Amino acid sequence: MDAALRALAEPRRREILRLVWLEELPATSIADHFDDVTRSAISQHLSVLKEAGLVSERRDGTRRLYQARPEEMRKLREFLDTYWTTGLERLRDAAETAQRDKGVTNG
Amino acid sequence: MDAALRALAEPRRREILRLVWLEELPATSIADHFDDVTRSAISQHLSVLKEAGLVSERRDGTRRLYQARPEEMRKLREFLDTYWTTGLERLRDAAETAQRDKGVTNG
DNA sequence: CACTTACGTAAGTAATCACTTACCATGTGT
DNA sequence: ACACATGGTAAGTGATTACTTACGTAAGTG
Repeated sequence: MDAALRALAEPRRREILRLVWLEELPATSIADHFDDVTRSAISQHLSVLKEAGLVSERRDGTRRLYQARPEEMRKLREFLDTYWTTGLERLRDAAETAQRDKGVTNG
Repeated sequence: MDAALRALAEPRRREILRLVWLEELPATSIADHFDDVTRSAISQHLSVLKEAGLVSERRDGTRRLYQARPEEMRKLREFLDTYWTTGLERLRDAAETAQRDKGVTNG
């Protein structure tokens, strides 16, 4: 969920996601949509989106076809709906997380 | 909207937002919830959240009281709902794409 | 006035990010 | 086998980020 939010924070990735929302597209077609960035950069963005589960990848010969995964987006929206208002336990959990991180940063 | 998504990409800021979701809190109280960061860091996070419109700030003597603005969060959710499937924007982009790589993809 | 509390801001730093170029692997058609 | 098209990956770079310490500022209290 963290990965999904980080992925969506980048405008270019949002645009990519919109491109492949309704139809499957090969990486090159997606890259062609952007005149100010290289194919390599788009490939890296696609990796991030895939890692975040926001797009699926399907191989077809030498091409890789990408498409959005609306289910994952729905999960994200549900997360945004419930995260802030879910009981006091979550507040305590947040405090615990903060404490745990304290030890990790030691190095 | 871009600022809101960027703000939410940071876990610490999500925690802050959750803390001030139900009650108004002064900056110090918020900072006290985190053992592993300084008050200064929290103050900077609060600035980002305020810039993004996700929290409101109210002055009370020497204190600054922060609270989440659920309205802005609702806008964000609406954005996430519609952005990918919004006709006009998407059709315009799709048309541009189609012109750019005329029939390059599947046929 | 001095002292304290609350809190933003400046400056600097290490890590991360988005990007580039160069390269490599794989699959298709001749 | 060869050439070509597709596209991921490595390495490096400049910009941004999240953090720190140090300081400044505004409002209360004696």
